[in-house]
Amino acid sequence: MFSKAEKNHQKTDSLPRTRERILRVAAEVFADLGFERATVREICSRASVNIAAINYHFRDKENLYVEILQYSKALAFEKYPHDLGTKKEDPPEIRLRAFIRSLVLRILDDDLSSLFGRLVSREYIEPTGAFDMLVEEAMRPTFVLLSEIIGELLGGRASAMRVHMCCASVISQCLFFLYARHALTRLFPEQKFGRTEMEVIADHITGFSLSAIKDFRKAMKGEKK
Amino acid sequence: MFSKAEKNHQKTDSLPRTRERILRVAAEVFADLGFERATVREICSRASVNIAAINYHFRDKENLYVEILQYSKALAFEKYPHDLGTKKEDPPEIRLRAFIRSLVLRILDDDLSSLFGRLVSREYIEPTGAFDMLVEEAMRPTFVLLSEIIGELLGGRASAMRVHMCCASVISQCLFFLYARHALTRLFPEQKFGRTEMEVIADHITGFSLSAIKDFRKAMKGEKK
DNA sequence: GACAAAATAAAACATATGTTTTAAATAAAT
DNA sequence: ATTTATTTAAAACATATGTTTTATTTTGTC
Repeated sequence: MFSKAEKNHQKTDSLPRTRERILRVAAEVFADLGFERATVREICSRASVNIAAINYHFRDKENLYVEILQYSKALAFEKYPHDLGTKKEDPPEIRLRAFIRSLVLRILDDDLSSLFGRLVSREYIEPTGAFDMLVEEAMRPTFVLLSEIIGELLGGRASAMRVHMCCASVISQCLFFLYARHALTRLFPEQKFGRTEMEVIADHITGFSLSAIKDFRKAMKGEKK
Repeated sequence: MFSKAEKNHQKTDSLPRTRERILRVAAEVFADLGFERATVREICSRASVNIAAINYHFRDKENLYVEILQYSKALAFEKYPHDLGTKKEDPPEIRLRAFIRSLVLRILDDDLSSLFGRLVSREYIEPTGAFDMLVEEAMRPTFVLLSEIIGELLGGRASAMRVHMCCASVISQCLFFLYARHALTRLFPEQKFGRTEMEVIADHITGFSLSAIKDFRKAMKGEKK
């Protein structure tokens, strides 16, 4: 974990190196508390490391945060790539389903890769200096890919605006469970978000969206012919 | 503005009272920067008021924040009530459209009532002590009302889960433009969010959702008969 | 106009936080 | 084994921030 490990001289004994302990702990703390409320003292304390260690190994708090954000992004997309088990030649319905499943799992998955979702959800509302990187390296490619799929589903004569709005509808339904997770756990305390629920959610979003998109296509045919 | 004004003795000259100046300025600062990053010094400075004024008039920073949040909630729902110009007897399609329009406008409207949207968007991600109040007084009633409308649209035999998920789909599409507004302005810098665009958005969400919901209803009929 | 209450101002307080400095310990290299 | 570079530790620094205290001014009332 955390690629720069090889730069550090490896100790022979069992304890992981200071730099790595900081990364592991800081990722959790940033995800839990956000950049502002996460303090270097809290991180160092939890990692059993001296206060000065963050500045020594990562220059400053912000640099540590950026490194964690980039790492978690790579990890999340590695585990859940956009095309999750589909080929370019597959029909757009199949690719849409894969896109939605991938996005939902990438965001809600409960192991390490959920770091990305929790960190990004804060960036959406309170962007830091790393936000532009996220926009260009994560959000724009996602949007472009979805536009292609939905463009195919709508057929050639659909306006760019229609494609655009349908993309927003699909993505919004997926991100909702990230954005509104605190509200949802308070509104429906009994509701769980395990693996089964994620699949149900992905199925619903796919069905809901395909119905709407195909209806738009039908309506266009009706008025043009 | 800011109802407690009558409690204070009104000055005869032109300058608004200190308490009111703080409320006006603090609302903007909290909406712009969030609770953490908004400092009492910044607020007092912008309001041309002494540092101690916030503690004198509002006890502490948090109490000031809660007062602003509640005020902005009342203002937003007063201007855009859920049933926005419809009656209980209207057909569910009409009531759904009104619900969506109302939610979109309440969130994106550009005057004072946009305060509510900007404040709430932060609460979603980083809940403060006022979050439970928001859940019970704003979110749950919203969800219940939408459930009734969608329950009618789906027909009596729809499962509670189906209704539930369709509610999530509708609400998520509306909140998206709040949640993702920073991302959207960076992805599509030319895109504006004026009054016309809001109406287009509301129309799209209504059409998209009605298509999907009616398709679900049709599918149920097909399998039950 | 005198007096009491309320509001404002200035300064100090107490604490939290990111960072730097300086010294000690540890590992690597010669 | 000695030396050098790297890492860790302890303390101090510098600053920002919410709050309180104390004094002064303003306002309302008799």
